[in-house]
Amino acid sequence: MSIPGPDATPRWLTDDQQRAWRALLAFVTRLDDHLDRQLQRDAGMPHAYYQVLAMLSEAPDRTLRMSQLADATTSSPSRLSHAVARLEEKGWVRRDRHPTDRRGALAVLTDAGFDALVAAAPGHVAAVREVLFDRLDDEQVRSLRDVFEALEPDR
Amino acid sequence: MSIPGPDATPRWLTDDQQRAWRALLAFVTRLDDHLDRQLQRDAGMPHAYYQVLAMLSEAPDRTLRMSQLADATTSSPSRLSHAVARLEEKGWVRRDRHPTDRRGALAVLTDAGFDALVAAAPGHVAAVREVLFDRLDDEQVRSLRDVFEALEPDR
DNA sequence: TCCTAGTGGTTGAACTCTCAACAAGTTACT
DNA sequence: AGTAACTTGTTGAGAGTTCAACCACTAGGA
Repeated sequence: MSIPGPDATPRWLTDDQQRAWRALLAFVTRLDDHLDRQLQRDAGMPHAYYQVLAMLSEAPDRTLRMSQLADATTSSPSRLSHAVARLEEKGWVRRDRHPTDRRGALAVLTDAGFDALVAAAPGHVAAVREVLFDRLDDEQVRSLRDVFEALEPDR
Repeated sequence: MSIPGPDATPRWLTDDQQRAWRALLAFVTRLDDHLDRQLQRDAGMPHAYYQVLAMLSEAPDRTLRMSQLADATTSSPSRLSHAVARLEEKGWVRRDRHPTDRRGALAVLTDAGFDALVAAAPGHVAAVREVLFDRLDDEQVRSLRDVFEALEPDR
């Protein structure tokens, strides 16, 4: 796209914003590809599914309500529902009924699911380091943390 | 995942890294969703296809070899091939043969494709601002630029 | 020239995700 | 109690992406 004049109708991006945007975009694409490929190859699951297992593993009783799990993994209800269905087939997650709210469903990490997560974790962490943290010094990591924590959604 | 002891086999993440990682992950998921949804709704194309049109629009003669276009959009050959096939159906991109290397294919942005891009751009830029730049001050944008430019792949 | 290795690009099947529609249950109001 | 509005979660079809296999062409030697 050619850049419109300074008073063009849509507010465009400043030079810094433009550069930040392009670099960010290229990075996140590579990031997604890298993580998905590594996990799919070495652990038989996409990154989104790994996140589901990881969040469940941290929850009390390794159990979370679907809506909370969706929130924790930043995923839509539909996406999560499909994901849990798939993870159930693999025997890594089980669905229970919510004890009081009968609309609700609880996702529970099985022992097999926990084992799969433990097996997948080292390779995944290595991939994260490789693509991100091994290329940044401490100050850059702090900047990154500050910026993205500032971008966390208003609750 | 519970965090293993300081000398556990896989090098884990420091606290800052952990926080940066979680915040970044949540953000990029929301980012992708937000951009895809806006473009799909308002312009009938996913974000990846917008990027294809955008890169072509900046190229000489609005033409790029498939491999270069794949590189510019950080996409795999396969992804790009499917994408261009779809954009061709819409009449937004055309494929030409490469003049000298007969393996090569050239992707050319059509006038209709350019118009579609121009129509889509303001809404897209607004979405980018909304989810990112409107929430950051100038210094944060500079940090962002510095960090992600540092992460650009070694050529 | 011939042959091998490498490059550029496409294809189809399998898988994930989105969107819209839906079912079931809960809440709030009258 | 009755009912309208909202919440929770699922489903199926359509669309995009991945992976592996493949074809066509080029390059670099014997």
